[in-house]
Amino acid sequence: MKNKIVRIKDIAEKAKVSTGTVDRVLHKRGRVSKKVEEKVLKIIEEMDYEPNLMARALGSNKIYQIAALIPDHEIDFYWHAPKAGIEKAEKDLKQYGIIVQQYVFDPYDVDSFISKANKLTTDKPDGIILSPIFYRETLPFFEKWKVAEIPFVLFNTQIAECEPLSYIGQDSYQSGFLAGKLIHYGQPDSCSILIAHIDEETSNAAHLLKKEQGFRNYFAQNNLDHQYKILRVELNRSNAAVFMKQLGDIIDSTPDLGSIFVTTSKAHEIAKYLEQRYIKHIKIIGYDLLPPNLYFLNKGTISFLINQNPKGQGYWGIYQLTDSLVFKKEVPIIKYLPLDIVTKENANYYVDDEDAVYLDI
Amino acid sequence: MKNKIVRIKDIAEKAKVSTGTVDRVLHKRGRVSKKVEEKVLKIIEEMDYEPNLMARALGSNKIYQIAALIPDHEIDFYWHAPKAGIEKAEKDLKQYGIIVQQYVFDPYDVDSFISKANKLTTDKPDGIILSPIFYRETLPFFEKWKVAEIPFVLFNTQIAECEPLSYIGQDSYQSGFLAGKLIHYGQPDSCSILIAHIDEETSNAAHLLKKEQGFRNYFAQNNLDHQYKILRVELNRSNAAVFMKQLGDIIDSTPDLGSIFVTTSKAHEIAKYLEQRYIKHIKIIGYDLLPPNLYFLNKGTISFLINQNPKGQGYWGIYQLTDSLVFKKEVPIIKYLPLDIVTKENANYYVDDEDAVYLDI
DNA sequence: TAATTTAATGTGTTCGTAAACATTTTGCTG
DNA sequence: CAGCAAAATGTTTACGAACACATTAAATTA
Repeated sequence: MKNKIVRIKDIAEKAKVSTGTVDRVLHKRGRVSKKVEEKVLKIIEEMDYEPNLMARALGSNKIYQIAALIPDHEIDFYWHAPKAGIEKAEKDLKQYGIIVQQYVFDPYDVDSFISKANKLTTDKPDGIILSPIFYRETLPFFEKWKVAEIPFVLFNTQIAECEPLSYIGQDSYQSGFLAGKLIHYGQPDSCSILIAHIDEETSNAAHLLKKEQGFRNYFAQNNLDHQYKILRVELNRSNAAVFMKQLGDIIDSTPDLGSIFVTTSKAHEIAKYLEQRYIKHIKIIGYDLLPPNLYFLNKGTISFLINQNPKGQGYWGIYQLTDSLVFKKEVPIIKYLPLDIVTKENANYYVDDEDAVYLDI
Repeated sequence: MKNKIVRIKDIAEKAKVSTGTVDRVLHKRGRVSKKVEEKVLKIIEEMDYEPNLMARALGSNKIYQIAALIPDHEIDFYWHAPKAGIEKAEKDLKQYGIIVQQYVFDPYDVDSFISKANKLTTDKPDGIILSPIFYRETLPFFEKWKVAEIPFVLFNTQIAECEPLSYIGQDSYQSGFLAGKLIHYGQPDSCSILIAHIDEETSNAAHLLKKEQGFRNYFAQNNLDHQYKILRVELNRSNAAVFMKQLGDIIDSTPDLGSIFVTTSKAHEIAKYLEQRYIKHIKIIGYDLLPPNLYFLNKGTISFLINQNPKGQGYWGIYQLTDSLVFKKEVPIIKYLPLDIVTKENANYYVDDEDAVYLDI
């Protein structure tokens, strides 16, 4: 078993050409006769050549500008984690010539998004990572980037038809389905269940609807429809009084309410409300390990959180772009991160740690 | 903000010495006057020099032999996953000059272990990864390796006092604690619960006892002792008839048995038994995503599996050794992998897939 | 103080690849 | 078939660090 590492030079020797020719074949730079190209390709195949990524990155010695188009974490704290992931990746990958430029927009202001997206586009980066939270407004940019041949990676929100280099995030439908299971498991007896969409317009946020659909389908597929009554509500904290009243009305008018499934990262708002009213029998399941959510998780007010791994999403986005740009690797078009079930007893393994290390197998 | 990457050459210029001198300072090779050394160190600090790991690995061009001392997966399928992780890591890290030599022993035969460990030791590898399932018999080897200055990494089974380069695995106590929570959550009413240790001597497997302790402490700390009656049993499949009889006796004599917590990867044995007897109301929680476990998880016979991520353990072990040997990075002494809660609805994100992606925070 | 050892520092080559540059071969036109 | 452009192929250097080797300066000895 010869384990010797095959180099370009070895291929060149075997093909009786120079390393330059092999290089041209490898990179499809042309200027190689068809006959020679075929021969070299065949030998590359035969010898099972694998490029030395270190030498490649070292030799090419390029700087890759990656643009990150992300919502302002000071406006919505949820975006703090992706930002942290992006920055961690930038730090880890700096040595490969990766530099990330952040374009931060207001997640509640479409114009801000468009403005930043325009600026980004004129800056002509080598790659783009973004969370396309404004569906309609993002589409024309996808076209521009495709024309300019700038690869882009989506995270958090999936838009299948835009043909990104990669999408990184969760399967919203399946996460709703999972939430159904968790509620059913902890609530074997007949009761009412509330789906709460908080602070987001479901009409403009397809992923929330997918979660709801998955959730409902869990009960439907398991023939539990007769056992549970599923309610839904859309709440908005912009008016605190209305928020409280709406929630209170539902709770008061639904005495057998057993669980609440919060489709956004705002489960802590429900938890706060229930605590204030000393309601203890209603179970909450929500998303994301934000500090206020973790607080109520540790108190037991929230039973489970499904981790969307937002930091990992940011990290992986940059990582995939690097794999593609620097190492010319193929990257998976869809990269679903696991649906981590987080509860008080295992939370500390998932919470964001400065020294977090990411690893890909 | 100058983002230029600092090279040894830059340091040398600033310090008005040659790159060789800087190199000697960086590697503490001596032969440098104290005055110069201090100056160079100061400049390294000032300029925030970070070595280019690719250039380093490329330049040194060393082959690192890593020895993996692992149980035979054909005897216990559990070890298939760590082996796969090790092999995946070897493939990924081959380009950094990592070669892994496997020393496979019979997990039920101490002599086999000793023999392979001896062979390994005489081969003088540059690093070692092992799962020290035989506590007493491993201790003298730790001493030998320490004398020979060969770093070793433990996985799966932790031995704190041997001072390994790193331990990779789970917090057994906490995983038992988590199992307690999962059972409690799904079984709010008073009932009996069985802890089942299958196919392993608890006297020789401290981690199983830790799991049991964590499990019991969950109920104790939450003042649930009066509500649940916790039983325990040690079963062994070596005699199938005895196994069935023991299990049957417990089930028959405990009409209010609500859940079974299996501390090993053999939950499927319990599931098989319950199915044969058409018992559906007893919930099972176990460990590890082995095919038979997944089979019963998907059928709903097993409620949850706690994933020990054995493939990740193998992968990480090699990875940590590489970080230490090739890149001279500091590696964490203890690396606890997350306690993944796996159920039918999220299992496919955790099962071993050739292109599996591991992500650690 | 010249000779010689030893400490201190400098220089050049190497790793595998990329890419600029240099040379040779081919094909075509007049 | 000379002349020349274009295509094909070969050669060299650079990337950043490691390390062997070469050189210089300082210290010691005769």
